[in-house]
Amino acid sequence: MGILERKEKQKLEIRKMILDASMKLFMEEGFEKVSIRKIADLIEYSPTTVYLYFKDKNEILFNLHDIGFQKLQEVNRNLDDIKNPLLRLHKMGENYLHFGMNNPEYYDLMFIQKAPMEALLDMDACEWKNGDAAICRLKDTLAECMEQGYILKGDVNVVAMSIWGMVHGLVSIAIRGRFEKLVSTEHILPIMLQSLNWMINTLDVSGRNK
Amino acid sequence: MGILERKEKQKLEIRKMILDASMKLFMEEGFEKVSIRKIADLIEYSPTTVYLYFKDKNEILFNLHDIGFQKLQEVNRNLDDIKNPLLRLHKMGENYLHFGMNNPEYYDLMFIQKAPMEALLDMDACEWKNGDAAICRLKDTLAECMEQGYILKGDVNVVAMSIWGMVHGLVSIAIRGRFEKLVSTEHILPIMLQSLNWMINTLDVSGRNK
DNA sequence: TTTGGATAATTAACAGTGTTAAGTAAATTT
DNA sequence: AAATTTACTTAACACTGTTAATTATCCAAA
Repeated sequence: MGILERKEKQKLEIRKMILDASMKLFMEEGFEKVSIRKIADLIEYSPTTVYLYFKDKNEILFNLHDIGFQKLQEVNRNLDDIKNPLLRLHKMGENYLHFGMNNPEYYDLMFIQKAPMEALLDMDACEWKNGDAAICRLKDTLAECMEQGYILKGDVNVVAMSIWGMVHGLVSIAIRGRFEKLVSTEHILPIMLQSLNWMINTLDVSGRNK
Repeated sequence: MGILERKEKQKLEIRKMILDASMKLFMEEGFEKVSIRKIADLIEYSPTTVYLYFKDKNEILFNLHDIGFQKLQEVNRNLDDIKNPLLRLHKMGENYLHFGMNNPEYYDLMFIQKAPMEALLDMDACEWKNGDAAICRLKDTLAECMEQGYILKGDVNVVAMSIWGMVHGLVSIAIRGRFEKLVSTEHILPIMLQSLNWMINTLDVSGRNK
């Protein structure tokens, strides 16, 4: 059935067109300016056509949120050749902070906006694959740190939440404009990196009792 | 001029009516459902009347954000009789986590939504009084901790950002639905409290080298 | 007391939003 | 060639924040 095949390809093509248009709007005008009508304008279809390919706007935003996670993973490729787990943890944190500050729109969608999570609820899949995978990578590194005596042994889940909490907290304070009122703009990223630095040093027990 | 006085009182009264109606909607239907038209319906005025008392919606949300900070300060009154600064720091963190989880709508407005900060930009006042005051209270306690040897001496600003970052991170992860997909609902608050606990223990150097 | 001016509140409208029901055009199957 | 399915569009609903123009109300001076 070559015809059905071609038809499905066409369907996927339009789906891609919609996502590309969404991403274009998203990058150029920011998350808030992405609307079904503007997407439709860009792909030169009527607004209702979009609904033939996506359940609702949340589903589109969920797909953009996916792309964000891909970008973050790309950034994290520089971790592969870091053998020392504590150093890797530090670099992982730095990557996270830089990613958030350099891609505030994506970060917003990945970790702040409710829309993508609501899409997840509507889909049958009751797991957040992307988030879960990211946390797992953090936990693995933490477990290594504990094994090798860099960090006091303890509940990996708890420590992971503390660290993710901290870096996420810093980024979301910054991109939601709470930082500008307390620190001058050029000092924001430096103080975030210093905070991470302090955290890693406080964690590190490898130099104690020597 | 008793008439002018009465007029101004009336103005303030309607202002209060608008804020009360906003708060009612805010509490009962959530932040997203607060609209100028619904506020107008509640106070039985036309929607445009609202604009005679507030510049725009952001300004209304800014006032609600203010109320949130008052509530947080009320919660924090149980800190007054805690002499030990590290214990006070711990309790302060617990208060913060509980406040966020118990008042997600207020928390959202205080620390996540952009609207109140945009209102602040439009107002001449270029400082975030509420946020600044809250951070100062944290910094003071941290300084005390350092003086009394509970925490290693260092840049108070950096440590404050780390800790605020962590608790804010945890709360915002939770109320923006990123936690539910990773941990079962009943374990969310406990793991947050454990994370804080771990943080405080990691900070505490008072038991070392004795 | 009547008139003029300031003040307060309203109506109507603009320009948008997500979403759905109903109708039309095109392609495919019978 | 006719019937049916698929793809897409038009029109509409029910909202949103916000502004310009208009009407109603109140108060002070003539």
